[in-house]
Amino acid sequence: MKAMDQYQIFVVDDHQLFLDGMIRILEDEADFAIAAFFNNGNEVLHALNRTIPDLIILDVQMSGIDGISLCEEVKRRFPEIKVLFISMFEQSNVILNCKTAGAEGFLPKTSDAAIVKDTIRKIIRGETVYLKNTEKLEKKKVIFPTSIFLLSNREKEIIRLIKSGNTSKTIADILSISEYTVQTHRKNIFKKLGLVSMSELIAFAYDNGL
Amino acid sequence: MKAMDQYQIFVVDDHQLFLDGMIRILEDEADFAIAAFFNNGNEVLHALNRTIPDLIILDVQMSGIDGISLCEEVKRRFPEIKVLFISMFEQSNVILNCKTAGAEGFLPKTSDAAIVKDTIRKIIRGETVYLKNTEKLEKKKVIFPTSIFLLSNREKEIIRLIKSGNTSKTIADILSISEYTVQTHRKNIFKKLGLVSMSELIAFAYDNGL
DNA sequence: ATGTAAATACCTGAAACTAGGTATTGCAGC
DNA sequence: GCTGCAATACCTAGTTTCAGGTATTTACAT
Repeated sequence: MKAMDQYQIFVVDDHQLFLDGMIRILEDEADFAIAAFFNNGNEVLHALNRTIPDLIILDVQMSGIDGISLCEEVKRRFPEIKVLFISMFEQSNVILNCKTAGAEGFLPKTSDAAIVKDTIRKIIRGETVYLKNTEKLEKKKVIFPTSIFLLSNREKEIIRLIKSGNTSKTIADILSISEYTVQTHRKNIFKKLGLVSMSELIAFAYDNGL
Repeated sequence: MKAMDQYQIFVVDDHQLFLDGMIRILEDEADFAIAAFFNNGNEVLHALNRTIPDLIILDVQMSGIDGISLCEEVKRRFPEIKVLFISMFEQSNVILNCKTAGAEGFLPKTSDAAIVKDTIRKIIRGETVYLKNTEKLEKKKVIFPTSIFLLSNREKEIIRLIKSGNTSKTIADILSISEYTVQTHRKNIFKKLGLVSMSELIAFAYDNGL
């Protein structure tokens, strides 16, 4: 079934039906091999200790760790793994966040199977696949800077995890760092942004499309 | 391809990838025939002038006409057509709305292919398929906008105050009630909406424009 | 009148957050 | 070589939230 010349692919989505569908769509193709699939993000990092796929297909919104944080963590540990987001969201800030997290591509779930297959091949060949209008978006962001640029990538990652409802302890587990470190990041975020409570932090996250 | 003893099925979902996946999942089965599929609800009623399927699979949230309204209209004109909802939402009030609209079943998108096939056969045989454990469902994290109607005015007031960064003690002062009462309201809100933390509560407030 | 929902209030223990620190390592820029 | 930032880690003390209860009053509807 699996051969050396096949692309190894991970698929991560908390909708099992979407996974079942993707498996059937991808197994039609001789050059794809689904190395593994997951219905939540937490197990993915562990699985990478055993198998290094060529590409990971991720959803943005998942229970537990969100797709963007997962992408950043994957890229930090294994920069050679390509990441393609397939999400029901199509807002420009979501797409931009995926790009910033280091993903090679973004597709909406309204895409069809042919586009997905095509995009996977492009990304593995080294291309990046985003909707054309992201260039404009990035220029906009430069023209209208906000205090979000005070934050490091790690800090933004932690904000997203807080926003998803994770406690400091859970975040520490997900990122494989100490709970103390997470608390330090929190304090630094508060200081940089002039916040005093979690509610203000989450308000900031929403207002800035994190 | 199509035979008289096959069940004629319509599939309606605005995520083309979900459609592509469902087509492959269902075409594995000899007793199913996908009579037609649609990525929005508007064309469905028109198509019913030419073909009357045994069952229609619907998403709740779609662009154009939403799934529940479509279900009501289908049932009004063709009460013999069975309807199965497959949705990313799992809130009990959403399921209840589907039931009220006359649907024979509801499945979350976290279900797997085997469950879907099984459910389709049950429904066509005349059974109805709803999840029994709606209490557990309410603990899930996905929030549906109409959940807000579960809340009393006082509860919404307290959510707004929490969102503004107030602690239970401050809210108690503002409303001239006991801090214990605020905590009770908080717990009731969590229970009604299936939340477990303040961050989720604030996320809810944002998503619902509170 | 009986049941249900809303709003109120109290108690406790455990978990999580907030705020004040200190401190080391590594890396990029001047 | 020095500076500054990012990321890491630890400590303590105090505050707040979270989860399990119980319980009373008012009010509205079947």
